Amino acid sequence: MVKEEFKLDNQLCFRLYTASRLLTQAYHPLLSKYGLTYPQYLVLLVLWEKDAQPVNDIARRLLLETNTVTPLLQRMEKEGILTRAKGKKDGRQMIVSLTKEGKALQKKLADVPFTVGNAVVCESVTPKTFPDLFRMLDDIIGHLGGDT
Amino acid sequence: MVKEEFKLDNQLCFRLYTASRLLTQAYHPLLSKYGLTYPQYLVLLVLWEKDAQPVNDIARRLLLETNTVTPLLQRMEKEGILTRAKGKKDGRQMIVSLTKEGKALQKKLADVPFTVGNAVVCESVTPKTFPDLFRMLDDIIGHLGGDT
DNA sequence: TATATTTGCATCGCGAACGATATAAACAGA
DNA sequence: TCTGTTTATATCGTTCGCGATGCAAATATA
Repeated sequence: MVKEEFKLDNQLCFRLYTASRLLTQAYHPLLSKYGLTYPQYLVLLVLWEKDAQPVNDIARRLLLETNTVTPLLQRMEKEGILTRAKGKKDGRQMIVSLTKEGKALQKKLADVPFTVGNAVVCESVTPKTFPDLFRMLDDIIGHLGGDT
Repeated sequence: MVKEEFKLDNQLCFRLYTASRLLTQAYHPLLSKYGLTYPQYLVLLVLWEKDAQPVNDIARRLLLETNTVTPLLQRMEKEGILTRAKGKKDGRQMIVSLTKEGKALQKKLADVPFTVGNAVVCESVTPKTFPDLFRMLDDIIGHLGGDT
């Protein structure tokens, strides 16, 4: 018999990994309709909150490396969702701004949060228990260096 | 102002996605020492529990598609961690078995669950609250088709 | 038995993630 | 000012993750 700590059913990381994948898959049909991927949707969330940000700020907000975000932004630029322009103040920065089309996606995707929100609600995960789950996930993220 | 449901800080999926990535990163230094990735470690967990399984069973256990698992197993085969052999009962199946080296990794990685377990413990995530977190994640996974 | 369908696995293509490295702009100190 | 360092971004290579597709073995049906 394998030791308890090696059993798949006792792994927190496997649960997070699987839950993340499955929930991301729930977004897929809603986003692919507009040629978007889930990470691209995250970039839109960031830019809808605050337009015209340098690559670095977007990457930090998403806790991703710039070498992940740069190609992602390049693809979105090619799709006409955003523009990338050299910073005037600081020539090293690339300022990322939404195009008209990128802004318009907000209305087209208006139902996405609700659709996915409804899909995820189940026995022990409800609006009532969301704060508990959020707190635990935020603690994990903060603890593993997500706040640096 | 952007609507509440579009704020990054209100997204469950982004939290799961980030927590999953960061926790997986915590495994990285421990696994790369032996040339392993986290998904490869998951395959080992499955095979340590039950050796000599067809590709399909491994994929189902990890809730992954076979087109994800097959190349992963091929890489592990090339590393000498496991073998893949056509099934005798059913010629379509590929039976995946651990090599001596694959079995030996269990002892070499004995400290991994504890190291990562200690790393993740924080304010609201402790052995005491693990069951709550596990239940919520399992509900999400089961609800999103993870049991099919 | 001949044919159609299903099943198990593999291949291909693309978009993430990320470590390692490169490049140019900004900055700091002599 | 010249030079070394830091900072912001980009490029490259490898490994997932998965949709789409292909193929061969097994199974069902006529």
